[in-house]
Amino acid sequence: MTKPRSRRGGGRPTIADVARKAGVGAITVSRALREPGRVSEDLRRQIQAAIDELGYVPDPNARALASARAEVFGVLVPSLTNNVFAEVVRGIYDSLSDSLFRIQIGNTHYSGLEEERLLQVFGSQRPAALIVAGIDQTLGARRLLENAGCPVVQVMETGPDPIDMMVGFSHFDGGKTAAEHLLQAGYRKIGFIGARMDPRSQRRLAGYRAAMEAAGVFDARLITTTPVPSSVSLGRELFRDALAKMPTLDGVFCNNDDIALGVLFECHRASLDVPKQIGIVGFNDLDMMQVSFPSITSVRTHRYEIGTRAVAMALAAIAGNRPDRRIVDLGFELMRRESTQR
Amino acid sequence: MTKPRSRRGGGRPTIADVARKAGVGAITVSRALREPGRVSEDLRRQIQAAIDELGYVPDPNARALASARAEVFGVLVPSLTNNVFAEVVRGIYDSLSDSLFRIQIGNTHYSGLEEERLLQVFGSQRPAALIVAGIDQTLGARRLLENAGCPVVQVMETGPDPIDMMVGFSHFDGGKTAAEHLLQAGYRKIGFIGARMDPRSQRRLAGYRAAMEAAGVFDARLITTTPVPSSVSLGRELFRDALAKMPTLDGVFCNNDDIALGVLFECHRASLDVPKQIGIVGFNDLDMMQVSFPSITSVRTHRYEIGTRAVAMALAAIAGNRPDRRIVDLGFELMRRESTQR
DNA sequence: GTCTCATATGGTAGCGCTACCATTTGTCTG
DNA sequence: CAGACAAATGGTAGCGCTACCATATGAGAC
Repeated sequence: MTKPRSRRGGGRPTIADVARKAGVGAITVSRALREPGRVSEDLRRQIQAAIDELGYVPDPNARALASARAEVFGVLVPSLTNNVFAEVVRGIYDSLSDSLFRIQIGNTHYSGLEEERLLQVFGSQRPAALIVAGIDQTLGARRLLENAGCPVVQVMETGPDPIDMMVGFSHFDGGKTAAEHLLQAGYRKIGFIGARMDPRSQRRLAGYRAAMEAAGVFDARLITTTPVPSSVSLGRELFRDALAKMPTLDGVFCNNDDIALGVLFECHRASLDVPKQIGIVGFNDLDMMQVSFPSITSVRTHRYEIGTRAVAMALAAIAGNRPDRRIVDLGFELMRRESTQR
Repeated sequence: MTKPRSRRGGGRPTIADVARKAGVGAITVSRALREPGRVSEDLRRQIQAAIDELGYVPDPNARALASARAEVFGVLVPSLTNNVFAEVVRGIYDSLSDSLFRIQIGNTHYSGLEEERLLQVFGSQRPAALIVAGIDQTLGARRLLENAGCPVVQVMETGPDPIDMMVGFSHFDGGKTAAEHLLQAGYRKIGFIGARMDPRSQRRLAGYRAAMEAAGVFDARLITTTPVPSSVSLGRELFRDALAKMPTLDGVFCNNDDIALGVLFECHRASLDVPKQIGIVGFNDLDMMQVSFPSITSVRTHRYEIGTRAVAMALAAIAGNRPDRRIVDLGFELMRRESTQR
C-alpha cells in the first residue's frame, strides 16, 4: 500500500518528505544542506538520518529556480579536441569535482558568433560563473558577459582590459622568446609556420616578427600560414610549402607542437638534419616533444594550472572576496632541447 | 517609470510578459515555443514578435522543474584529454548543437566508483538521455542507468548485454586483427605494449593473445603493461623494458597510438630499423600516424561517428521511435603503412 | 438543424525548492 | 529583573514554467 504519488514528480522523495520524517520544517532541511552551521547539531543529525533513509537527492532545477542562481560553471572553449583546451578543461573539472557545481562546456568552433549564441544560452541558466577562452570577444559577447551577473574569467591570455578577471600569459612574449632563442642559437633564415591562426597564433606571430625585425632579419616570405585547422599532417605540408618558397630556410618557429612534429617528420623524410640544417621550435610543450628524436624545443605553457586558477578566482569571487589581482600572468617556459642545439 | 520588478527574478522577461504583450495566454506562448504546429499561424507571429521585442529567453530551470525533464544530455567519459574520448564528445556536441539540448560531461577518471557518484548527480537532474563510455559499469552504476528513466547509450564498445543501446566496435577483434597483420607480415616475436590497461585495452590484449596462440607463438614474456596513464614518453620507456626482457623482439602491437609513437622514437634513438628490425602497429589511427617517418600501421576507429550515432539513437528514442537495432557495431579498419612493410 | 468531433485556446494548480519575514527561546546587559 | 539581542526554527509566498482539464469554435455527418 504505497501512498499515491502526485501525478508528476515521478515518486522521488522531496525536501518535504525529509522534513516530515525528521519532524522539522522544510526550510530547516534546506538550511541543514546549505548552511549547516545555522542548524543545531541535533537536528542536523536527525535530518541526515532521514535523508539517508529516504535516499533524498536535492533537485538542482528546483533549487536553481527558487534561488535564481544555478550551481553551474559555464565554460566556453574554441575546440574540444585541441589538447591545449582539453588540459584547461581538465583543470577546471578537477578543481570543481568536490564541489556541488556542475560544469557546462560550450564549443565555439573559433567563431565569435557561435560564442555569442552560446553565451545567450548559458546566460539563460543564470550560471554561478563563466569561464571563457581568449580575450577577443565580440562586442555583443562582451556585453553579455558584463551583464551576466556572475564572475567571469577570461583564460589562456592576458591583456590590458579584462571584462572581470583573467588568467593566462602573453602569447606575444612567447613567440618573441621562441624566435630570439633560434636567433641566439645561430639560425638566421627562420620561418614561421602557423595553422588555424586564431588571435593567439596571430600574437605569437607578432612576437616572432618583433624579434626578427629587432635582429634585422625579418622577411615576409618567411611566413607560411593557413586558416585550416592544425594537425601534424598539415605541419608537414606547410613546411614543404615554406621550403619551396624559401629553400635556404634554416629554422622554423611553429604555431604549435603538432605543426612542429609534422615539420620534424618531413625533415626525416627529406633527410634534412635537425638541428644542423633545420632548427625547430614548437609551442605548448606537449609530452611528446621531450621524447621525439631529436627532442623538440618548445614553449611550455601552464594549461592545467590556468584551469585551476580560473576556478579558484571564480570561487573566491562567488564567496564574496574577489582577489585583489584581477589579472594573473602564469607565464611560460622555454624548454631548450636537441632540435635547436646546433 | 519602470514597473517594479518582483524581488527575485532579476528583471528578465518571463513567459507571462510575452503573453501579456502578445495578448494571449501564457500556455499558448509555451505551446508556440514547443509545439508550433498546435498554434495558429497568426498567434505564432504575434508571439514571435513579442518575444523578439522583449528579448525573452525561456528559463531552462523552470522548464525542467515543471516538466520533470531537463533538456540535458549527460555524458560520462573516463578522460577529457585522451584524444579518443575528445573525438567522441566532439561528435556528440556537433550533433546536438542545433537542438535545445545542453550537454553535461562527467569525467570518471577510469573509476567505477566515480562513475556511480556522477550518475547519482546526473540523475538528480532527470536528463533527457545518458551516454556512457564502456560496458563495464559496476552493478550500482548499471542499476542507476536502468532506473534513469531516459534512453541510455553505451559507447566505444559493443558487448552482449546492453543496458539499453550500444554503439562501438569489438576491441578484441581489433587486437586480433592487429596481431594477425604482424604475423602475416612475417614478424614472429611480437610484443604487446600497453599503458593504463582499462577494460578496452584488456580486450585488445586478449585479441592479440588469441591471434598469437592460434599461430603457436604466444609467450607471456612478450607482454609489457602498466596501469600508469598512457603517454608518448611512457611508450618509449615500456618499449625499452620490453626489449630488455626480450632482446629478440621483432614487432610490437601497441595499446594505442601514443605508445606506438614512443616506440618509434625509441627505435630512431636506438638505431633500430622500422620496419626491418621492428614492426609497429598502433591503435586508433590518430592523424599523426600517417605522417610519421616511417608512417605507422594502426587500427582506425570511428570515434567521431560513435558520438554522432549515439546522439542519433538517443534522439530517436526520445522521439518515441526506438531504433530496432539496439547494438550498432561501427567496426574498425586496419591501416597498413610503412611500419609493418618488411 | 442537431449532434458529433477535432482544433485552438485558456485557467488552474502545481513542480521542489528557497527568500523573506515572523516567532520562539535563551543569553547577556546594566 | 526588565529589556535588548542573538540564535534557532518555521510559515508563506513565490521562482517561471508546463500538465491537466475545461471551454469555445467551426467543420462535417446524417
